[in-house]
Amino acid sequence: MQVAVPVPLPQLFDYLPPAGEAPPAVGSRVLVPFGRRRLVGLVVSQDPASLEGALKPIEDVLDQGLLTPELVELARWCARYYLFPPGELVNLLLPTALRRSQPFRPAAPEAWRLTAAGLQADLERAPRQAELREQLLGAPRSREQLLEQGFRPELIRRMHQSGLIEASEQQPELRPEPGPALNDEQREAVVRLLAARRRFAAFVLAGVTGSGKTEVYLRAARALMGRRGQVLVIVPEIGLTPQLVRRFERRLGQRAWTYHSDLSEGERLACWQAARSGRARLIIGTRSAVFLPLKQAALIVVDEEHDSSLKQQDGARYHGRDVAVLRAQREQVPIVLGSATPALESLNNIDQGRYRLLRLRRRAGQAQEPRWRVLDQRGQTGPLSDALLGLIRKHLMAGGQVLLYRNRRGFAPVLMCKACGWSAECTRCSAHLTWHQVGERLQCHHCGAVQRPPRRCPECGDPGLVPLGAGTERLEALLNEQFPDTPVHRVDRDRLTGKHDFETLLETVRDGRPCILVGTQMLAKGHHLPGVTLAAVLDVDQGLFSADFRAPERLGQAIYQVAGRAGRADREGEFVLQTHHPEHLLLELLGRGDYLLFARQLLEERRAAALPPASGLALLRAESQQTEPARRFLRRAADILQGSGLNVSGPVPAIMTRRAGFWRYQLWVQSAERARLANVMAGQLSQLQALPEARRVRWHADMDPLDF
DNA sequence: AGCACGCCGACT
DNA sequence: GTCGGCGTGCTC
Repeated sequence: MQVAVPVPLPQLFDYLPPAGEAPPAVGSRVLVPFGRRRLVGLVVSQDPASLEGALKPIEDVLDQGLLTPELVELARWCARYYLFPPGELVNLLLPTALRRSQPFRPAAPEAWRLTAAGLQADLERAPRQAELREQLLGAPRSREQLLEQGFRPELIRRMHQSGLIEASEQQPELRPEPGPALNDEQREAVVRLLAARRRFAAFVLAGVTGSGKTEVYLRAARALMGRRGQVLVIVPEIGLTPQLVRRFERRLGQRAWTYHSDLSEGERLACWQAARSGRARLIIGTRSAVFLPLKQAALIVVDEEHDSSLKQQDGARYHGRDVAVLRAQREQVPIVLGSATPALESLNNIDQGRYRLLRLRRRAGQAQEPRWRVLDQRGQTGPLSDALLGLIRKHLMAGGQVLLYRNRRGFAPVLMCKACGWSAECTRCSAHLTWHQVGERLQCHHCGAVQRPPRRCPECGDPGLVPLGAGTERLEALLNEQFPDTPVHRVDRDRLTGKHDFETLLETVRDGRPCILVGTQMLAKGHHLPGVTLAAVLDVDQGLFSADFRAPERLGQAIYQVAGRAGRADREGEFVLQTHHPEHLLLELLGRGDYLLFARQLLEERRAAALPPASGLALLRAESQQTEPARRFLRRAADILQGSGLNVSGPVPAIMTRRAGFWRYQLWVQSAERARLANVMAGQLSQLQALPEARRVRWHADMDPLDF
């Protein structure tokens, strides 16, 4: 029988059933001998061994039939399509706690209630126990609630042992709160979602910021979850805010279980078990949650479906959104992909008739669309044009808040010698070092290297080293100079280290007093900032002229995200783009205020150029400390892949050619048909693995790559 | 990835 | 004379 073993090899391994026992079912967790080691693996098929020779028997069946064959099948499909080693199945399907060889620990009871003995017991000399009893008098309490109130697990255990309390099946029911009335568009969306009850259908919910997408999820979830059904919500890493979680919890009257990498091993296991048993009715997690076992799925939601953090960038390189769609298909439940700026992939799927489009064009409540304006930066000296400074002043005077988006940390992206043109570069990456005035250091944003700035130019000895361009740090300084009486808050990962800092800052900003926010991505994504009346994107131009064919799409998404921050309150907002190319066609399109219109244009261009999503693309990446090993490997790989009928180009250098001391090259492998591409590639992977050149490089394949 | 085997350099 | 460097090979 075939077992997935957690090693990075492109194959499964054959074993005999344990001595004298029947073969364990697919989805069983087993302990197998592997070389000199013993590893936890997953039974993936009961097929008789295809391999001749001496097979070893499975040493121990840790959990018989732990996972359903359907879930194992889905993960196998992913391994084949996304070209990752089948051994990764173990990591995808089992929480870390179950990757060790201990037996499966049944979940701790979720809720507790008082026993008759507990009710009568004399607890005068046990004040904490008495307090706990007090809590349980009316109704059962969840373990979590008790822990939150400061009762220690030990205390609970002791009271359980002495028979004062017992596990309660019944979860403490929260009363679902009613929501606001829906507008026509929202109601229409909900009706169409509900029509897909208990069968598969994929919807793209394209709703401008503030149009109430979440409200649509909530209504659909509430109606579809019924008595036993489970709702799975997938969010990008940053999307997992406590506000969102609490909102789902309140409105659905169900505890929201979260699943993400910040959880401890034990918490992840608890959520995994609750999902498997069906106790968890509402699960909100990052992409890894698409592989949670579910007793009875009812609905899957992917929020911010365009977000690139839904694609895993190492190990098993799968796309959380796309796997979620497959999962929905196999579970026979509807799925909603929500975004203000849907991915071109999703729009293409609408055109192909695979997904259905639900649109929310209007902002809910009184909020209005912001006015758009393109500011010509030509002939301006500083990073903030006079016109923009004027606008900022106007909005502050009117009592508004201002948000400036600049996706660059630090003071200046380049430190340059005035005399000879030398600039500070990273010794290990093909990138400039960023000048950080705070801490007076030069830093590489790609490998993290930090150094002191030289006093004089290392090339010509001139002392005139000048910072070029402006990052958030410099903007903050400039704004403080221009607006000395207004607080300026910088929002980037240098300033806000813990995410607690950020929450505190957001609280301060929400009091509504005039202020200026300058920041990176952190600032753009989905935070509710009702006081902002002016939002601006300062660095449009680099998105217009990039080597990455996805750059315009990303730019458009960033712009709409930022525009969405302006004018959420009942006053009219303004949105500004600063550019040296005001006449650029893309900006003109963006300025019409309809993202889908812009996206359609990009999609046409992709089709004309036979780029994804109009064609299938896989990358074969390789890196090595000298250029030759990587290139040599890729040349050999190109021969093999070409030989099997694929359209191959390269090796070409990656956009960031050198990173952390490694030279990076890649092969573009394309085919009009994604399925064929995946099939042929999967079939050739072990050939590539066997190449002697493969051993001298770090390499991997990436299906549907997002970065180049 | 791990883990072993194997064959060459500076050390108790 | 050994400890250990990482090249090479293998894992059902």
